[in-house]
Amino acid sequence: MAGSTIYDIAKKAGVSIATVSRVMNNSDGIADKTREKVLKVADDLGYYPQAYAQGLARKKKNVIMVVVPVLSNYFFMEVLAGIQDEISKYNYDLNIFNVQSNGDDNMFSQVENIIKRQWADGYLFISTHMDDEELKKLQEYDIPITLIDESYHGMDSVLVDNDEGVEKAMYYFLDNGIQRIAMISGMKTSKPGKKRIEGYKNALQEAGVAIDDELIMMGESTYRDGFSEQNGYEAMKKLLELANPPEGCFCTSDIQAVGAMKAMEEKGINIPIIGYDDITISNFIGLSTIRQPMYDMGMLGIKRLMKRMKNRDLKPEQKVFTPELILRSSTDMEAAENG
Amino acid sequence: MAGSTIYDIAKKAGVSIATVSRVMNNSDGIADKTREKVLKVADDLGYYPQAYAQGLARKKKNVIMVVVPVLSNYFFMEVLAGIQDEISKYNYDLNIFNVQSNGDDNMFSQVENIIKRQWADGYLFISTHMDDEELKKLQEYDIPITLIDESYHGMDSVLVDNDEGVEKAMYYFLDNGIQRIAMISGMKTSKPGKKRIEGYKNALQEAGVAIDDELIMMGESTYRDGFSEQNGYEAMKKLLELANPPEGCFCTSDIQAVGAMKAMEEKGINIPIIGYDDITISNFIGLSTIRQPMYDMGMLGIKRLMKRMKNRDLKPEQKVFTPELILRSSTDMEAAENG
DNA sequence: TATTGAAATGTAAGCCCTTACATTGATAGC
DNA sequence: GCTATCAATGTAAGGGCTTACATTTCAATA
Repeated sequence: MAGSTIYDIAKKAGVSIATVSRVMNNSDGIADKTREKVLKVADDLGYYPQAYAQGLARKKKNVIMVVVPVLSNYFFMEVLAGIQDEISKYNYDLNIFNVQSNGDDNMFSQVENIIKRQWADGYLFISTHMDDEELKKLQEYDIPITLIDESYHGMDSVLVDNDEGVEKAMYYFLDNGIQRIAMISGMKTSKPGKKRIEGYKNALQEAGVAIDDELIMMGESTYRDGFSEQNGYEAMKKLLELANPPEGCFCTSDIQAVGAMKAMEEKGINIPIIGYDDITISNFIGLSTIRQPMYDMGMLGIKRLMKRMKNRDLKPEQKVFTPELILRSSTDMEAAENG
Repeated sequence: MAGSTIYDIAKKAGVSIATVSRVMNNSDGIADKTREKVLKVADDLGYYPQAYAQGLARKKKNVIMVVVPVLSNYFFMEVLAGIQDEISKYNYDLNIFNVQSNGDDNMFSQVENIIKRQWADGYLFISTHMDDEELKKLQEYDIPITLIDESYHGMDSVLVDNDEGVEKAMYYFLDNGIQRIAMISGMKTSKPGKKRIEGYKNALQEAGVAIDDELIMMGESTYRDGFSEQNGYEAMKKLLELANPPEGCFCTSDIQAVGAMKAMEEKGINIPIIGYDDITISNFIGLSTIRQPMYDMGMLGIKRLMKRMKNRDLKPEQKVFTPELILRSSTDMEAAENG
């Protein structure tokens, strides 16, 4: 049933393979009768051109590949929703490729191999956090790439100003007279982890508040670089056991904040908390957060990539979104005081 | 830089293309010196075999394709985590293909095309909810397929006994003297939506409790077939405005339950609620739920598929997981009474 | 009726690999 | 020194498609 080729169709329809190919590709210059005859036979035999043969013959695959280190995470999921909705407007297939990030070096070589193997016509790299040297190498391949959640001059990038996000959270606390602010961070070895810790320290320094390293906390759980509910839960537990506990808490992800909130509830202590991302659920559990326009990032990523595929000579553009502080009940100060 | 072929390598290394191919494929019968020389040249020229050419020449792609209608949903995400972890043990690439489910018929033809185009060596269909006739057609293609979250005799399937899940939730309420049980459902047009409503009615009937249709509720929001926080929120709001509101509530997904819980909180009313799925977050917000072993389902799906790809003659197996009732604070009866 | 040109179709090379089979060259056994 | 053997390498035929170019067909024109 499956497995018939262009030759089978040609034979059965009494035409040449070129004609079959033309019919399948909707080229013109084919008599209506011929077209119908071929389509009929193709349908009967369940024929549809093989992707690999087609990709080889044209030098085009009609495929966009999204490359991500961690598939199952909320940030990615929401970005993906944007990608998905946008790409459906074009005649491209979407493939998602998951690079395993065990050992960073290893990951870059995976990325390089994907490119060398020429899986797709264009690539979207999401949160791969490659360093500049690596990105430069990628750039030299001279293929359509758009970066999401990271940036490199000379490549199209779509991202959020992370520092500003951290700052906004921190200043909210500071402006409300809270100076002893904890930070629940992902693994310090992860690139975004480091960046946000930097931002945290900078904000405090600017405000002239002393930095207390014991307030920069993370849980034991290293699953997904610490960006998990469990990690946030553990971190908050430790924070609340401190001799001098914090008066406010900033989390590097909403998902950690969810865990942290549970820890607070268990202890019956309630300090204002701000997350990061604004995943859909946050609105429903009253979590204040720094909103990243994840859906839009995905959407724009595809748009940019498509543009570049059309015109390879475009000047690379960096789209930097401004993160937004969204206040909900988790930073409700009176509630906190009563807590 | 990229774009060099086996011919370039052969020429530069002073060997035939067959030798290059053998080196790249690690075949034996190649002199060490030759191997090294070729590898050196390949590395210099940044060569790596093109996936499409390779796929065409062998008749094997070394690719597993996961086919899903909705990428960005929690259930899928967790299943995916299991898939991802398991597949990393094999030397296969993972591709995810997103079929748009606008108009059911359309979706099946997309699925058929994927298969005809021979993208992969094996396929995992997740929650595609095809009907038996369609599945039968797929079966006739005689290629390795494993179904996740649906079943068809004659195909490997991994799923959860849905009816039992619904029953467990219902009997928990009934056993605790709660008879007026609402159900927050996804869109009634969706296949799993229908099934769960049936289960709900059956359970009530068995227990001899009259069915009140106004207790089967869904929100206005049709995004993702109603499996969203917003939908649950709207549904619960309507339920609480009923002249005779429910004393307990069963949701067809945790994500809807999250929304429903918010609605309750806003109204200051607190009735016991049970969700469905047990997504990670549920544990942290105290949501009682029916656990589906999503991660395991993904893992097992890959395992089965791999087995079948090795041996095409295996008898198809159906793995039916038993769902489990997980009790957390959302069904805490005293709290509810006091609420 | 012969000629022309456009429309429809066919032929064959090429896309980049893999692999069966053929060839080469060296070593071992006599 | 000569043949049998085997390891190492090469040759060439695909795999299933696209597409430039060549050919055929046939209606329109002179």
